[in-house]
Amino acid sequence: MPEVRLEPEVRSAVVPMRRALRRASVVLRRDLPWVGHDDPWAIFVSEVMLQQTSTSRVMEPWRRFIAFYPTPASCARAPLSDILRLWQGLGYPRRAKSLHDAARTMVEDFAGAVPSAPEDLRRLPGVGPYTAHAVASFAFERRVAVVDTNVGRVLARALANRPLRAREAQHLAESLLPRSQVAAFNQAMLDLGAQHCTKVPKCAHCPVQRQCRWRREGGGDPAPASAGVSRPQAAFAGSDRQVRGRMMAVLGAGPVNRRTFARQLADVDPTRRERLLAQLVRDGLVRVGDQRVSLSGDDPSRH
DNA sequence: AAGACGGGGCA
DNA sequence: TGCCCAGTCTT
Repeated sequence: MPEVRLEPEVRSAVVPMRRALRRASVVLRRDLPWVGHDDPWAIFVSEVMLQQTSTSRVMEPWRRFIAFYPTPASCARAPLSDILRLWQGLGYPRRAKSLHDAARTMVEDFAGAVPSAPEDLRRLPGVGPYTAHAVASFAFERRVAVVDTNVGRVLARALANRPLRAREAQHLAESLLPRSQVAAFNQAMLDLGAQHCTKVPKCAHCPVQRQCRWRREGGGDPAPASAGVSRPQAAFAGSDRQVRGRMMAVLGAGPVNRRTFARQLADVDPTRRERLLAQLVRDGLVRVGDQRVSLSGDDPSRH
């Protein structure tokens, strides 16, 4: 681990913020169904669903998913098409395939259990630095810091009052961790970012505003340029992403003839249609036969 | 480092 | 309309 040097002003902000956050963790706590859940698989599923998808949108699909697939093994033996149908409405269906593949790895390499070591988690498909630490912390009480866009804003504003580089953000988050009850602490950081230290900050009722350097010292918002903070996305209307989404919705109804498929997307330029369909095939989400188009795992001859 | 990748909700 | 959201992977 390369050495990270943070200026004294940042280091001296750490202890007061840790104390304030621990004090505020109860009032910050949101009533989310996966918080405090004791099943690592349920936590794992929630963290994958929460990648780029807001908590309110994840709630129902998550309940449904863990009811249908309460274990990695039950998920692993289901056809991908069934997983994709449960995924409808969440977006980014490649995550569903990653989850399915991760479940199979758990069955084959981890005796059907979610691994607890961050390094093992990190090797699973669809698991990056955020998810590896989130699962290790929330499901296994590992002492690792969770850094997402919420935490990224808190670190940049309240602790550093300047944009942070990725290694600085991670290091700072680690140095902030208490000795015990790490999961609750990480959760408090997320809750703070989601409810007060939002993109457009809502400082009025923030429980740690007296410990916030940006609030005290002023200046421009350091969050947008800081590591870990989400970057703006390209427009969705008219995008390839939108057409892909439509294609997945069409196939969610079941396998169709290529002609029927084309007719349902008649407003899309044929060249573009073929390109995007080929991409879905390359992603392993869709199968194209001589006559039929279907979700991976569907029986193409079925209606 | 920059792009690609869903889609619902809300100003 | 424009912008956001508990990120990850590819180029």
